[in-house]
Formats: sequence, structure tokens, C-alpha cells
Amino acid sequence: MTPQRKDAARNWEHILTVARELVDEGTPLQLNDVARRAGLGVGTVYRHFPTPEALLETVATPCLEALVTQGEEALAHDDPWTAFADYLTLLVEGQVTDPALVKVAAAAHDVLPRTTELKTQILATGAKLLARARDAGAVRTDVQDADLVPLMCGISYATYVHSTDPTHRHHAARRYLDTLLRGLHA
Amino acid sequence: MTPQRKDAARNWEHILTVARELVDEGTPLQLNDVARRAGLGVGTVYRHFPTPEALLETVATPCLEALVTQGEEALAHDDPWTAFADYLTLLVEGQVTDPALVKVAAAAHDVLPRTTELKTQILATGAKLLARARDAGAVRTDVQDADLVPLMCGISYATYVHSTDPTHRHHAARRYLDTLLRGLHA
DNA sequence: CAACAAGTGGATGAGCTATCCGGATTGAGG
DNA sequence: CCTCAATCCGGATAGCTCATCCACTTGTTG
Repeated sequence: MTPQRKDAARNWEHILTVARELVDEGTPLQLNDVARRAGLGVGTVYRHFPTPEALLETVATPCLEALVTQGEEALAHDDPWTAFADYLTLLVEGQVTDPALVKVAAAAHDVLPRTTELKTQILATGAKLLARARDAGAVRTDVQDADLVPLMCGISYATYVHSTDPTHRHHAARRYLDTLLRGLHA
Repeated sequence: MTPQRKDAARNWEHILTVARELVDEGTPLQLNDVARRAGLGVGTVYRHFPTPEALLETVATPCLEALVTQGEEALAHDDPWTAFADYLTLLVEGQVTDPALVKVAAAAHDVLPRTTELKTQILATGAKLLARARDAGAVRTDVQDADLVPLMCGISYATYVHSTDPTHRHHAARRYLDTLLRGLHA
């Protein structure tokens, strides 16, 4: 396989930049739209990203990867409860900050292979942290591993329902997570 | 204004029935689709319900009205905390049982006038119950009226993320609401 | 049963998505 | 610098869904 041409690489970056802007301003990702805004032909965009989902996935991947490494750091933390609570905080803050994560988090499992992979890793460390906290008697015993993702999604969804203003959202997210954590604490 | 014709009334009912079926099976409401399934012309459907949202609203309204009256009953309950908790339970169960409520609950405020009206009523009694419980020292003081709707939406959303199976959803909803209530309790 | 209002149905255009291929661009080799 | 093939670009266009509009049918009234 010959290396990618320079203009192609440039366009790829450009498309990604435009997509990031669109996602941040809440506009749904439409590839024709992206093409127009990027000043590129529709074909070019479709060549690089066959579906809107693929583009969204590429936009979201860096954030997901960051969460994965941050999760590994959390595992190194001593106090089981703090480690668990801090990690959940990270997950929520990530979703509140980045709309792409919200859309990707609730996506079906058979599309978006890379996302699924990363989500699995994130869930795995979440489960480890949960188990540790539970074994230490810090977390109620009726919380299941499979509840972690829904709860995180639920909180960020609630945040989006609450308001469109980023500051309000941030405060709301903190309130909601606090009450959730208080409810989870044994 | 002359009274509605009998066949028109029949069609109206039929459309509503079909729409209810579609909503229950999770299919997005598309008016052309409704028309085909109902064996009616597209024009007929569009005459009765100018937009999918209008149809959805009509489907959801009875449930919302039920919640309103149930809210008034809740206000009659003696113990402030139980009244509050029970009402939240009703709201969540409603959403878990009826997909229409979920879609309608998060809708923007300037469409769906009837829905907005009912939602306002529901929120008002929720706020009353919250205030009462707070004054009785049963609920933390940092929970705001405006948090009620997002929290309910968040829980039901989490439930939908968790699984597609109604039974699982029901169990999950109960778990989530329990932890939320524990977190809200003073 | 006539005459009119009310209601119906589907042909149709507007608008959006995604494909496909003729032509432009790139850069490796001479 | 020039050539040439591989690579990539762009937008015309086919296919699709949505919503409108109006010629026609049905119900109702006197």
C-alpha cells in the first residue's frame, strides 16, 4: 500500500475540523453539509468517511482514548471509593463537555467498531473500580457492572434536557452526579 | 362549525390506533408509513395531523392527563417524603411503560402546546411535593424544581440505554430510581 | 333525491442522501 | 524538467422520503 497523498491528508484533517465544529454547535452531522462547509466535493467527503457515523466516530475517538488512559490512572489510586467516584466524575464531565461522546455512547454495538472497543475498555476499568469499592464496603451491593454505562448516559442526557447553556449544564451535571454518588454510597 | 363527519371520526381513531402500535414497537412515527399501515391516503393522515409531532402528542396526551390526576392524589397523601417518592415512581414507571412519554417529555417547549401545558402542571405538583418534603427536612436542600424533569428523563433514558427488554428495563428503572431517591433523601 | 359541504387519495414536486466516473493532481522515476 | 500512472477530486444525477394540492368521492341536510 502506497502512502497517502499529501492533499488527501490535508482534506482529511480539514473535514475532521469542520465536523468537530458542527458537532460542537449541536448540528447533526450531514456529509453533504460538511462538504459544503469545507469547500470540498461531496465525493471527497464520502470517500474519506463512508457514513456520518464513521465521521462521528473519528471525531469522538481521541476523547474516548483519553478516558481510557485516565481510567488506568484511576486504578492506581489508593482509596477505592475516591477512585471510583473520581472516575465517574471524569466520565460525566467528558460527556458534558463533548457532545460527540454523548451521541457515540448510546450507539448500537454492531456499528462503530473502534468505539465499541474503547467503550468496552472503559467499562472494564469501571467494573474493576466498582468491584474494588464494593469489596471495601463503600458501595451498595445491588449495583451491577451493566448499570455503569446507562447511569453515565442518563446523567449526561438529563444535563442536556436541563439546559442548553454550557455553564448551567456543568453545574447540573455536578449536582446530579453528587446525588447519584450519595445514592450509591453504602 | 358543523359537526365532524362520521367517517372522518372513524379514520381519526384508526390513525391513532396505528400510531399507538408504531410507537409501542419503537418505530419512528412517519406519516406516510402510518397512512400505508392504516390503508388510508397520505392526504387523509396529513389532514388530521399536520406533523408527526402533532400525532405523537395526541398519542401521549391520555397518559399525561393520567399523570396529572395521579399527581393530585399524591398531594393528598400525608407523609411528605412518601408522597414525593411515590410520585417520582409514577413518573418513571409511566415513561418506562410508554415510549411516547419519553419522546414527548424531552420535546422543545414551543411545539406541542397541549403537552407543554400538561407538563407544566405535572412539574407544578412535583415542585409542591418537593417543597413539602424539603420543608419537612426529608430532602436535601440543593435540589431545585427545575431538576425534576431532567432527572426523570435521565432515568428513563438510562433505562432505554440499558436494554430493549421490557422486564429488564423495569427492573433497571426501579434500581435507578431507588439510588436516586437515596441520594435525594436528607 | 338533489345539492352542497366535508373529506379522501394519490400524483407530484421539493429537498436530501449517496454513488459513480470523467477529469484534475500528485509525485516517483527517468 | 518531463512523463505517466496511481491517486484523488468534484459534482451531475439517480433514488428516496416528505408534505402539498386538487380532482374526485362520500356523507349530510332539507
